[in-house]
Amino acid sequence: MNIGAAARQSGVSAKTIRYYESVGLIAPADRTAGGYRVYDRRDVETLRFVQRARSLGFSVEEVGSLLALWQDRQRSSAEVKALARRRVEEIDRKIAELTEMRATLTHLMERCHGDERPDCPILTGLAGAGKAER
Amino acid sequence: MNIGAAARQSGVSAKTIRYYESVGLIAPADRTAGGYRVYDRRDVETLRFVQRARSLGFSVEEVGSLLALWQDRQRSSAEVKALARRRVEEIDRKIAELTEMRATLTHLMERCHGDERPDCPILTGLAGAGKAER
DNA sequence: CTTGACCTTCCAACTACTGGAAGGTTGACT
DNA sequence: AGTCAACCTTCCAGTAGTTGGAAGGTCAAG
Repeated sequence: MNIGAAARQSGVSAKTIRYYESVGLIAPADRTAGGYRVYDRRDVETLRFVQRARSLGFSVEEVGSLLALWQDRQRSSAEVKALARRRVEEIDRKIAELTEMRATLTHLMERCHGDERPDCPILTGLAGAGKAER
Repeated sequence: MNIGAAARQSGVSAKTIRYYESVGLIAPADRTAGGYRVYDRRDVETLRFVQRARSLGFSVEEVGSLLALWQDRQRSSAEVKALARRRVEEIDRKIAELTEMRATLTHLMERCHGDERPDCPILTGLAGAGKAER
């Protein structure tokens, strides 16, 4: 199958498949006489694996490790679990950061009338860091 | 004061101040005879405002709007509040996304021994999307 | 043999910086 | 005056992960 079909079946765009190939995440595809890339069911499976790992927030480099681990029948599950654990920790950090941002923002918003008056504690809060002068 | 001092006082690196100037977020600084950029207390205040807005996750473009609103004594607080509200919604979306990622990942991890055995549900889960075969 | 869908490569843009090279300015100390 | 470090300048390139678009080649149907 051509790249377009592989894209449709894997959920990875053709552009992105070429990109993954160019950065070495996936092996270069075979080519037809005319130069078209050719994919089979296994390739689509790999692409799907990549797509899912990416959607879970693993970086392209981490997906590379995961892929190597996936294709290595000898690997220990400990390595994979460690990678996943690191990812979860990172997610927790991001969630904490976003939660704090959210709290600050809603705190500022609560004090803002949100009407025609120019007075706005959000702006003074941003200017003076919390001690919304008034 | 020079750019280095402004950087220290505002918490925005000299590199980043130049970048902000280059993309038009802040006005071009005055220069000394020797070509050095010169900043005063007001500039540092502006930089701090930018820094805080950025740390709350506003994009540089949004900070531009916020800055314009901040400097406009006529603006209505409604505009500012709308901007903040959009930001909170975005944060909520991101938190939801991360929370889902986290759940999927921990679900997969729970089933993984994490030892020397090659058997790893995390990988089969990534390969087959959830229905971790076995 | 033409048409249109699909494919190819390559270059550029996006976000928000950051690093580094090559070179100019300043101010203090000798 | 000379010199040195610390500072500043501009410009180019790279980061992550695509995406968009241009220019052109391939393929299958009609």
